[in-house]
Amino acid sequence: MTTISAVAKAAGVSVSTVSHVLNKTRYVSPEKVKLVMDTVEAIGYIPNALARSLKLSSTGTIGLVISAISNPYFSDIICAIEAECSKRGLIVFLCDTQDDPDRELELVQHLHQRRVDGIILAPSGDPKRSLDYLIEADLPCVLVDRLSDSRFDQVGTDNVAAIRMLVDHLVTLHHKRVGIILGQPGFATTVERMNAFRAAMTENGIEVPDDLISDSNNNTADATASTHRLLELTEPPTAILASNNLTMIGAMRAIRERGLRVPEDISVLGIDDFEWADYFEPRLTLIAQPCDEIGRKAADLLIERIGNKRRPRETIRLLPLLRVRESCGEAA
Amino acid sequence: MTTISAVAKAAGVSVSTVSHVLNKTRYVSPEKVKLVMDTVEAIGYIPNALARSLKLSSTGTIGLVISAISNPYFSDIICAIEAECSKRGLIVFLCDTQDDPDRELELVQHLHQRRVDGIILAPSGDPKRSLDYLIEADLPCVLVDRLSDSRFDQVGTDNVAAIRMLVDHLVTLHHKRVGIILGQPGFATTVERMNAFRAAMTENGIEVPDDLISDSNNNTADATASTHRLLELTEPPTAILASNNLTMIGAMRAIRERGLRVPEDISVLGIDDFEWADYFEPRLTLIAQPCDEIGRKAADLLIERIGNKRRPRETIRLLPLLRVRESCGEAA
DNA sequence: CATCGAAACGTTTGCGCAATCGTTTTTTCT
DNA sequence: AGAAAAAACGATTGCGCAAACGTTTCGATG
Repeated sequence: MTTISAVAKAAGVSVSTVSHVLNKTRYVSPEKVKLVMDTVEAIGYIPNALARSLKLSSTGTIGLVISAISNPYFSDIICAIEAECSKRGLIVFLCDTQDDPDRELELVQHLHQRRVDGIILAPSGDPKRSLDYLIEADLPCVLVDRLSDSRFDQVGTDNVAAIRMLVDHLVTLHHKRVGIILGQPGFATTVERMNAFRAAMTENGIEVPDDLISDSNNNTADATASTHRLLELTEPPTAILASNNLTMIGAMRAIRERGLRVPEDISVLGIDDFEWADYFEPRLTLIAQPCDEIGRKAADLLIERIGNKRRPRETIRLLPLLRVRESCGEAA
Repeated sequence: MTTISAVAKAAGVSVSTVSHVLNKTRYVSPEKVKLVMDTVEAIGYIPNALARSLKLSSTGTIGLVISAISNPYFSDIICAIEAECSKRGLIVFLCDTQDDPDRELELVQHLHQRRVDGIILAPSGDPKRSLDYLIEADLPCVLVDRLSDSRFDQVGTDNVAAIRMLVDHLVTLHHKRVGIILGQPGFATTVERMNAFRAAMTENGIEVPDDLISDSNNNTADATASTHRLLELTEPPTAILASNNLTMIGAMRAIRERGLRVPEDISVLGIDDFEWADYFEPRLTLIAQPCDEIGRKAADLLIERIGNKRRPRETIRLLPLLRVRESCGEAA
């Protein structure tokens, strides 16, 4: 592997001249600049970013720690973050915690060893140890999606607004018995959406019996079971609200298994838009989370914090969009 | 930031003892081991992986250069690669070329500067410069999805088999006029699938007129237009084969815009399975690519190659799965 | 034509670590 | 008891780089 001193020797100049030419950190005469550049080209020199980072104690890297990268919602966020970071000359370490708090802590520590400039974290269900570590290490960090700790910058969807949009839509269509299929246990989003649901229904003068609120669901299979349970009630709901994309898949499965038609027999709506939702039946009425903006804002905030560790914390709640399609009809 | 010599000083031992304790690279007496470990804990020492990598000239990182991470197909592959690498103690730099060859080259060079141990690349439409660079730099690399260069290890779907499965299915259902909506121009997969389609049809004694083969399509909008064109033919196809997930969305859009029913008015099938395909209408008959296995194999191969740069190249074609659902019916 | 200052470049250090080379202490064997 | 071998650890170097510090050269000025 060629080094800066190999270039210096070949060009007959000092290492500092080469360094300064490459980094444009001080004036060097045009002839020497050309000489150095030609030599770099000739011997195929590629700077060693490790040595550079060691010296500068800054790596130009950030860690992206996601609780489940297979989830399309996170894919969109990852995509936006990568794009934004790339634009700023940063490069991203991608890690998947699989929602395991132990793994999460390990990954955070690992990234710290690698001296990332900062971390964007979608916290697991029990992120306390990781978060404490990040604070302790004074490592710049912004939380996305599941906002649970005011010691950090945070970016996510305004879940209260999202649920309210859905409930308003339901109310407009005269639904009074609405079942909600909740997401994973422990997640801030799950709790937020449940509470927002209760609150929004109450605001509209509708009582929510406990049996219309499912248990939390770890996966689509759980969500299917939960949906079946709601549909078996003596007085079943006229509409089902799936609180994320996984639960929606699960709910649709249950509905299909029972041979129910949407929206004729039951209305369905939920959170997390799908790209194909316009072209397949039932055409789902969904909340589209602003993934792009979440990703961009998260990267922005992180870069700000890296630049100034003592700036005040920010929590940003972005407004989602309700895409009304056809899966939620008038209540019977 | 604490260093190894700070630990040494605090513990009253030499830096080499600390290093050897941490890396278990030579015998150290149990008392000193405990002393060192306690001190590490006490002062909160975190090894600097940059310095370590600089010394060892190996980083434990790989670059994952994908042409479009927003594509769910690639999401699945990314997920599998991350999982496999994580299992092996490697960490992944994720980059998106956005199918831009210039960007692709830049990213490859950037990763080289960062001294990644190797790269997994989903090549853009015109990857020559990047590939030449990788060869020149002697950087371990495996290609995924678009296999186009025998100088590298490669892993992808057996597209010939995939198309043959679809064509066999079509033939069984007596389709003779089948239109194909092709993917992006320049991609190896696009060419492979087109040729395989021609070959498989011919094998079945079916002639394929040129007007049933769409132009290549850069995005869903293009695919929609192409589908409209096929459907406007004086003798339109009885079935549409969408050669990937993007073109499928585009094709379904066109079909919906014309008010056609699937499969009653037209049959549809294609490549790239969707998680929700079982629960929405029309239930698409699709080829499921073995994304998991592709990701795992790619990581495997890369690790092998990193271990031994002179081992023979391998090209692995993995068999996909046909999921027969209901979108492809009997020909009229 | 000395002097001074700026222009242009070179020498060297230290970032944090692994590991080579070396030293000291203890044990073993005759 | 003395020598040799083994056990346990320490001093130092070099990985490749940025930049602080130092040196040389040369033109301008009084």
